[in-house]
Amino acid sequence: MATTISKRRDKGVSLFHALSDSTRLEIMERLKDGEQCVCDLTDVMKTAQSRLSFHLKVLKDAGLITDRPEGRWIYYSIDQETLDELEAVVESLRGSRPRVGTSSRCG
Amino acid sequence: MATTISKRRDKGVSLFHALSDSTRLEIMERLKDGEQCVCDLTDVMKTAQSRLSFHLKVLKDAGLITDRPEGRWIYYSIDQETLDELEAVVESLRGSRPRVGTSSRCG
DNA sequence: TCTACTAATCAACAAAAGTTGATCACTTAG
DNA sequence: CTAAGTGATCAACTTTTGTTGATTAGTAGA
Repeated sequence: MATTISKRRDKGVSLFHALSDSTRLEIMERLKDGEQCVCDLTDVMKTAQSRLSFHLKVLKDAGLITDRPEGRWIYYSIDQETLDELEAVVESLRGSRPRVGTSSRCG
Repeated sequence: MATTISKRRDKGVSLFHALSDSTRLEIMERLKDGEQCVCDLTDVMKTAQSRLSFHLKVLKDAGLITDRPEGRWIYYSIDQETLDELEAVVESLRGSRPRVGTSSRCG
């Protein structure tokens, strides 16, 4: 059985992994002021459609973006709740009050 | 020449990449309440020393941790300033005020 | 000095991620 | 219906990451 700690860690890993790529970070930047359809992104980012589709899927699987089909287009936008989760994970990396050199078995 | 935007993006990519691994996230969790030497981590995480050393290097290269040699041990701890940078990058993913369906060339 | 211990580094391998071009499914316009 | 446009998916391939076991460098103690 997975612990709460390790589930939280897995969530963090999947969020960080999704953002650990230049193309995906650029997509996030382009979406942050509003939704965009894939063709807009393909145009402006000057990249292959299958490549963009791959990266959009990674972001979507991580929950960072959502899609909204409309006619023959699909509009992507940022999921604010997942961004909140991301912030919480980052915040959780801060120690409550750092201690120095305690309880080392070495030395 | 690289733009300010793309340099910021590269910084984000390197931070996110460093955190996109379960072992490395566990290291960060174990360091967040104070510094630890490699032998402590090896003991408690029950993993090969070379493997741990590899992951410590990734975190260190990203600036997330620093090392302090003392005698025959090396103590690692979290770099709080880099954590601040990480938080800033995450914050930068939030749009100032999201707009909907603007200026699409499609449709 | 010799030995034990800590931790980095290396080479060889394994696994995961990203790229490319093609194809497929679906929608809309003619 | 047919043709064109949008975007997902697939297979083959390349590149990047991560793992393992061995070696190396440095320190401390006998």
